[in-house]
Amino acid sequence: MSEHLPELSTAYAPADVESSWYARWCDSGCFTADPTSQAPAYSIVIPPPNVTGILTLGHVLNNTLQDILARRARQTGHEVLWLPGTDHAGIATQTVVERQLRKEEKKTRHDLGREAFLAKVWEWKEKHGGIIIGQLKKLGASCDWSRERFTMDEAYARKVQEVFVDLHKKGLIYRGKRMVNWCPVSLTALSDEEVIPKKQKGYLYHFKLEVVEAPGTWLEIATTRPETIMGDTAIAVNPMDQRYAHLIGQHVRRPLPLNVEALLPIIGDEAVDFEFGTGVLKVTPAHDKADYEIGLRHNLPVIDIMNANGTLNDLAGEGFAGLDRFEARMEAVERLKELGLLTKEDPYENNVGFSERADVPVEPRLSEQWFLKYPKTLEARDAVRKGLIRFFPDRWEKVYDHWLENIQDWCISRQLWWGHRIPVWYPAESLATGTTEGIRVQIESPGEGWTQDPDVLDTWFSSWLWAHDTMDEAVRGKFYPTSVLVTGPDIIFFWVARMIMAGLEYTGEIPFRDVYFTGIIRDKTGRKMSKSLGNSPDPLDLIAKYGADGLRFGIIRVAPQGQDIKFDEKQIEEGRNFANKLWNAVRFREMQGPATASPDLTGLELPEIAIHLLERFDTMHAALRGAYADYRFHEVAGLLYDFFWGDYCDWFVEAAKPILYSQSDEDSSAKAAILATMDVVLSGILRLLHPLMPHLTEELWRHLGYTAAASASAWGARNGFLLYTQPPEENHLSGVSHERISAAAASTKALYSAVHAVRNLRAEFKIPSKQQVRFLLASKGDLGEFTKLQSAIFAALTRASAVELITGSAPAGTPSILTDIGTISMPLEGLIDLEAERARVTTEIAKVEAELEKVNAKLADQSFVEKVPAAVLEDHRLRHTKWSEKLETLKTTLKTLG
RNA sequence: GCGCGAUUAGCUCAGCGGUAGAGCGCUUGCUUCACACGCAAGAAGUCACAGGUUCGAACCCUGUAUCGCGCACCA
Repeated sequence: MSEHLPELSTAYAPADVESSWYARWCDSGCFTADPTSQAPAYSIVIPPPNVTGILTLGHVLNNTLQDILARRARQTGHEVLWLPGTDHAGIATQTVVERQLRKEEKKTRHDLGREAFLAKVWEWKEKHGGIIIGQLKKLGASCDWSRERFTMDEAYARKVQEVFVDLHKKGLIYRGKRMVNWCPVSLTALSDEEVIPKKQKGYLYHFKLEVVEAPGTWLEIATTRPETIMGDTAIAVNPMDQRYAHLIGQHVRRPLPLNVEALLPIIGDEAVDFEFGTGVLKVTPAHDKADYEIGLRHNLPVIDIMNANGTLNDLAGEGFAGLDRFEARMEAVERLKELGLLTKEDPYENNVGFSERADVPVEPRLSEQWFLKYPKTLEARDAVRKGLIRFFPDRWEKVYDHWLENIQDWCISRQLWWGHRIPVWYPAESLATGTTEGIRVQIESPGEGWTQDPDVLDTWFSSWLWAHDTMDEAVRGKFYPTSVLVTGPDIIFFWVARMIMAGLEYTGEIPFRDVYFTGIIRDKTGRKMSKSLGNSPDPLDLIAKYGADGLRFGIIRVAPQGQDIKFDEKQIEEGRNFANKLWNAVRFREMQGPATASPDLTGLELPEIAIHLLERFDTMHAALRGAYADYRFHEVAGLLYDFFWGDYCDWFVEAAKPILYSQSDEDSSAKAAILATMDVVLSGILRLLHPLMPHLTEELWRHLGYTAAASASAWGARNGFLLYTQPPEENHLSGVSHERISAAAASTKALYSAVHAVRNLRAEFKIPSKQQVRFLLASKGDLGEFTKLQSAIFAALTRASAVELITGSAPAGTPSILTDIGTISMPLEGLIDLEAERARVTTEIAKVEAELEKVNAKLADQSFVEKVPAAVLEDHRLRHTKWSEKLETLKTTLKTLG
C-alpha cells in the first residue's frame, strides 16, 4: 500500500494503468464468486456473445452496464457472481469455418465428412473463440472468469440433450412434415424469429388462362412468383365471389412446363381475398405456407420443384431445371410473354422474409423437422404481468405479452453439423422406410445398427438454459435466481422469453428478477450498426485512443434508459476529458499535502463554501441512489459529472485557492478544514465513480493513499481495493445544524452568483482578464456580514485588487450591478464610454421589465393566487421582489449616467 | 391494419405540470502557479402541428404530420 509513487503527469495516460489494474484484480481473486459467502448474493449471467463475435459498441454498452451493477453490488457488501461465456452460434460458426475451408483447402464440409469437419470447427474455436472474451477484459469487465462457460461444454451439452429427451417424454417435442422457413444458403430450416421481413421492390405479374370447359372465358391471375407456376396444382377463387363462383369445379391448363400442360381444378376457398389482385389465386402447395393449407383442405397434390439450394429441379421442366429461383422468375415471365398469356407487369412492393444470418430471401419448404410446443407459457406471461419479473423500461412488457399470446410452435432442428446433435436414434428399417416408427429418444446410442438423427438443435435451444445450467449445485444454491439480466430488446423473444419458460420448467423459479433492456446503438445517420455495413467503429481503437474508462463513461452518459443512441465519437472524447479532469483534480489535491480518505469533520470549523459543497454532495448522492434503484445509468453518470466538474472543480476548488495559498497563520484552521473537505469529496467521488471508471479510480485511490472501510464481502486478498470499498456515508453534515447549513448554502450561492455577475460586467466592459479591478460593494446585509473570507474568495474569483465596502448607492457614472450580496460597482475612473453604458443599462432594463411583467401578470391573477401551492406563490413573490429591486437599481444607474 | 418509440439551441441529447437545460460546435477573452483533454464570458429555442384539461402545459388528454421499430398481412 505504501509503495513509492511518482508524481502524476499532467495528462492521464490510461493504457498502462488499465492493464495493470485489471491484472491485479484478477490475481487477487476479486472477481471470483464464493458460493459459501455469508454476504447477500448478487448475480448476473452475461448474454453470451457468439464465439465468432468481435466486440461491437453494443457489447460495450451492454457489458459496461453489467459491470457497473456488479461493481456497485460488491461495494455495497454483496457477494457477486457475474458469469461469463460464449455461445456456439450454429449457423454463423459453421459458415465461417466452411468459408475458410473453401478458401484454404478448396474443400467443402462434405469432402471432410462430419467428424473431421467438426474437429476443424473445434480447432477454429480454440484459436479464435476467445477473441471477444479478451476484448471484454480490455473493457474492464469484472466477470468471474473461473466460471466461464460455453454452450458446447460437455456438462452443458448433456443438459441440453436431457432437456430434449425430457420435453419429448412430456409430449411437447414432436416430429412432423411441415412448411418451414428454409434458408437456401445455409441449407437449413429456421425458426419464425430468424426471418426478417424486408420491403422488396418487384412486380405483380398478371397472366391469363382459358377455362377448359368454357372456351373464350379467361381467368386472370396475379402473382409475384411466376417461377412457381410449374408447382401449381389448382386455381382458387373465393366461393362468395360472384365473378368466379360459377367456374368452381371447372379447369384450366397449367401453362408451364411447356411439354406437360396439366389440368388444374378451379376450387373455392375462403382464404382467397377478392380485393387482392384479380381475386384469382394460383395454388402452389409446395412453395407457399398459405397454399399448403389450401392444399390440405382440398387434398391437392404437392409438386416440389425446387432443390434445397433454391435452384429448380427436373420437375420444373426443360429450360428451368438448374436455374436459380430468381433467374427462373425472369425466364417464366419470358415464356408467358411468348405464349401471349402475360397481360400486365405492375411495379409492386411487398414484404419478403429474409434469413437473418445469410441475408437472402427464405424459401417456404416442406420438410421433416422437430418442433417444440413451448412449456410454461401461461406461467411465463404471469411472471411478468404480476411483477415477479420487472422489465426496464416497462413498455417491453406489452411486446413480451403479445408474443406469448400468439406463440407458435418452435422449429428446433437445424440441418447443420455444428451444434447439439438431436438425441434421437433410428433403427435401420425406419431409415429405409422413412417412418418414425420404433425410434428411440435418448442420449446414448441404443447399440449396433442404430443411426442418430443427423440434425442439430437451434442454438437458442441451448442458450435458453443459460441462466441455470451454467451453474453447478452449490453456485445455483447461492446465486439463482439471478438478480438482473441486461440485454438488447432485439432478443426479447429469442432469449429472454424462452429463458423465462425454461427457468420455470426446470427450476420452478423465475431465472431473474429484473430485466434491463438497453438501447440500440446507431450511426450518425441513424442506421443500426452492423458488421456488414461496416459502420461500427472498433471499440478497441476507441479504447486505445480514449481509454476503457473514457469509452465506458462516454457511452453511459449518452445512453438514457431504453432509448436508442446515435453514436458520435465526440461523446467518447468527453468521457476521456472527464477522466483527465478527475486525474488533474487529484493531482491538485496531492500538491497540497498528504491526504486521508475519511477525515473526521466533526472537530473542524467548516467554512461556508465547504458546508455548501458537502450539502451538494449529499444531495447528489441521494439522487444517485435513486437513479441506481431503477437503472437510470445515464443519470448516475450525469450526476457525478455535473457535481464533480461544476460544483467541485469550477467553484469549490477555485474558491478554496485563496485559502490554500494563504501564508497567514489565522487561515490555518480553515485550510485544514478545506483539505479535509476535499478528501471527503474526492474519496467519495472515487468510490461512486468506481463502477463507471474502475481503472482510473482505483489508480487514484491508491495514489492518494486512501483507505476506508471495506464492504462486508471483502476478505483476504480482496481487502484494500477500491473495488471492495463501501460507498461514502449518506449524511456528511450530521454534526452541523440545519440553520447553519441553509445559511451557508444561501450565502455561498449568493457569493457565487455575485462572482458570475461581476465577471459578466468585466466582460461587458472588455476589461482584460489579467487586469485587476477595484470593486465597491454596497452590501445588502440580509445575508449577514460580508466576511473577510468571502471577500478574499470574491477577489480571487473576479481578479479584484480590492473590494471596498461602502454604504449608500454606487458613485454616479459607475457601471454597477445588483447581485445577491448587494450592489457592486466597478469604478473605472472616467475610462468608460458613457454612451455604451447607457445602452447596456437600457437593454437590461427592457429585459427586467419583461420578466417583471410576467411575474406581475401571474400575481395579479386572482385564481392563480388562490389555487397555487403556497411554496409556488412564495417563489413568485420572491421573484417579484428581486426583479423590482433590480429594476430600481438599473433606473438609478441610468439616471446617474445622465 | 395493430402496437411501441421519437420529434426541444447548428449537432447529439437531458428535462416530462410551476422563471427552457447540458456537452459539442460557434463568438470574445485567457500559455491565471491541477487540467488547452483546460479557464472565463457570450450569442443561440413560437420545446413538430392543431385542439382540449388546468390558475399555469415542452411535460397530461385527443387528433394530425414526419421519421424509426415491432407484430400481422403479404397472390
